[in-house]
Formats: sequence, C-alpha cells, structure tokens
Amino acid sequence: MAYWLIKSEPASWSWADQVKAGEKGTNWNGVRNHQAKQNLMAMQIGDKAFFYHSNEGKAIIGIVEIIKPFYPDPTDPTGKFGMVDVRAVKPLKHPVTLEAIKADPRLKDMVLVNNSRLSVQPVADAEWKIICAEGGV
DNA sequence: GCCAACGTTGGC
DNA sequence: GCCAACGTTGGC
Repeated sequence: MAYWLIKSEPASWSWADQVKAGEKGTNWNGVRNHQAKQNLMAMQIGDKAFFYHSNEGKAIIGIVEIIKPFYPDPTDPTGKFGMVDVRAVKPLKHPVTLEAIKADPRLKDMVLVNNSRLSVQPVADAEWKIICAEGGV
C-alpha cells in the first residue's frame, strides 16, 4: 500500500467538508498539474493519504482513503486531467504543522518541504509512520 | 523549439 | 499583501 499527501485550501475544501461527505467520500477534482496527475494515476483503492490544509492552518489534519482510482475530471475542459475519490478515515489527534515537519530532521526529504507547490505528493513509509506518531494516530 | 511574459500557488 | 518558485502560454 502506498501513502500520499493531498493539499487543499480550507477556504475552498476543508477537512470538515471532507468529514461531512461521509463514507461515500467525494471526488478530488481540480488538479491541473502533470506531476500531480502522475501521482493521482498511481493511487490505488485502499491507499491512504494525509489531508493537508495549505495557507490557512498549514498542517496535516487528517487521513483519507482512496476509494476510486483515477478517472477523467469532468471539470477539466481539456480532458487531459483526472481525479480519484477519497473518503475521510480519521482526524489526527494533534495536527502536524508544516513548522513541526520542517523542524524534524527525519522529515527533511519530504516533498512538502522541498516542492511545496505540488498539490499531490507521495509520502515514504517511514515519513508516514513518523507523522502518525506525532499526530497521535 | 526557444524563451519571455504571464498566471498561480503557497509560505511568510 | 507580498513575492519567490514554478508551470503554462504564445510569439517568433
């Protein structure tokens, strides 16, 4: 199983919104970046992803699960991009902030630190474990 | 196919 | 609100 990190601005789609979407989850649309698309395409049902609040909060706040693999994004006029469906699994007891991630030398290679603009990122197994421990899950 | 101009993202 | 980093667009 692979691990990922997906980012959202809480003003447009927040963790609370994701939780409200419930078991059926929601489609993760609007990705318009090829690198992010590659990552979306590599996702499989059952993979887990951190839900990160960018701009406001700047913290990993919850965990979601991939419930539908890559399919075309109807909101993309070019038809080139796609999306997956995700559902909320559980919140972190303690959100792990960007500041905390940057302060941890074990997490210095995270994409979040080195390529902060990429909105869909892979997360290494070791990084996943560290952040789960930090987050109390 | 190059590259300047422009738009967007996201941390600060 | 600013601006650096990055991706995309479009003229040549």
